Amino acid sequence: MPILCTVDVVLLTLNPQLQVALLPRDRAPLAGALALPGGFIHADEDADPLAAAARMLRAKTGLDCPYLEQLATFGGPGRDPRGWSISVAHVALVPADLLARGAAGLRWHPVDALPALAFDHAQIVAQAVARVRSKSQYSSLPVHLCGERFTLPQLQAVYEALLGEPLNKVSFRRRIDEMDLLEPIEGERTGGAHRPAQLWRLKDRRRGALTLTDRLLGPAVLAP
Amino acid sequence: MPILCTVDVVLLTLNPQLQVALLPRDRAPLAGALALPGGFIHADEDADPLAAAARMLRAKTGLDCPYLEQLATFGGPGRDPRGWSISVAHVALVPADLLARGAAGLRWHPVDALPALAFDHAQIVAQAVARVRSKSQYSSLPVHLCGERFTLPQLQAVYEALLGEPLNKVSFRRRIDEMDLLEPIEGERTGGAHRPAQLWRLKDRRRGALTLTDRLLGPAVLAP
DNA sequence: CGAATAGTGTCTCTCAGACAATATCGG
DNA sequence: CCGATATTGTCTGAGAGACACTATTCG
Repeated sequence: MPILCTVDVVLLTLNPQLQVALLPRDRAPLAGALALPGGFIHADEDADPLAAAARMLRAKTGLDCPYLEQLATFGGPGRDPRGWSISVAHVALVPADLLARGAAGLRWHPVDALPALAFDHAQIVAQAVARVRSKSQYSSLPVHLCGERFTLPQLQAVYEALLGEPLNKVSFRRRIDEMDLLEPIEGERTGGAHRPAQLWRLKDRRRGALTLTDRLLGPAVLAP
Repeated sequence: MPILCTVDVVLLTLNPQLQVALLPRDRAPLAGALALPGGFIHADEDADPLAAAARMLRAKTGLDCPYLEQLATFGGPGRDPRGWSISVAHVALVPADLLARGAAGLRWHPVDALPALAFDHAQIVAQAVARVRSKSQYSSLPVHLCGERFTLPQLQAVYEALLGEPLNKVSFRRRIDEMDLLEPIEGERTGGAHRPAQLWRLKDRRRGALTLTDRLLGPAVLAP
């Protein structure tokens, strides 16, 4: 009996709390149970586990992975009733404003109040959330939960939602500035009955990889 | 054709530089080539990937995993000539003074001057080293490269070897003290033609998990 | 006592966070 | 002008790192 090889994706958004995308399973085993988007690796079309996860994300959610990284691999004899199985779990982040399109059938649930999940998916979600919160302390990861353009107060609110505590405005701006991460969008500003905020976007050079700070933004959190 | 499921272990020690344990392959494919200790997951005896890695470590090196954690999973159609394969890679740390026993057939190589390796193992080693160096900045991970008992100057030298730069003695001791990680071994001290150093050991409570600092020990390094 | 290494006290300079002043919008 | 939010300047206290002093061993 060969080992079953799957990938799963913990797709997260912030709206306004951290939420995870779940899908009711449409077949046995555990038909109807809520589960992460995922499925078997296809040896004939996937170049690696990340590509398999991107394919899964596209197929099940219609989204073209904005941010996608490998999380960890879960395996064992009991997690799937069909036999010894492996799941290469991934984390994906999507800005809330992209959710309008393509979200057919997805059910979003706050990560702090999850229903029962199929297999060991609750554990996978927990580890994904811990990873995201941990990386939020020292990297630019949260920008991938903002849209293409955003203001600094918006970005700070995203960091605060992930870290679970208010941040000092001056320090936060110093950090972001030190990262040399953003560039202002000239002329564009947000409206409202008050002073509008400057809009920013990621510098081209920063699109691919995360940028790290050399000082933490918040208190230490358990790293996965 | 099912996907091949394997685990590999990047076993590292410090002696006095960071070195990785390699084994010449004893069978096809790539018989004779240097490779990481690893092998197929056995669905009938392994409880999960970590247990498979521990079994592999015991079988191929005789060591009972002192520190072992999952690193990442590598997979694709080309990395093993036998077909689409998955390797759940792990990192293990062992104090240099445990190497006397059980190291039959292991070849130790400095990680900064590796020979050609089989499969994609060079990439796996590189990622493992990056992970270890990154975690050395903000956690107690390096204590697992020391023996059961050690002095603070020894521990500082281990951190410095991993981080690649000298650390401030006063700050280093402040950090270690804040972590509430160690307890002195009363009465025992190291000898020499000079003042002997206090011996320390991990507090029981700290055996299992890593302890984190809330400030970094060195400058930021790329996190895996 | 001198050499060598271990351990500690202290000073300074940097920087994180608090506070507050200024800027810019709509009404 | 007023209310509201954005942005920036300044001050202060905590702490990291530099430096140097004390401690302890052997010869």
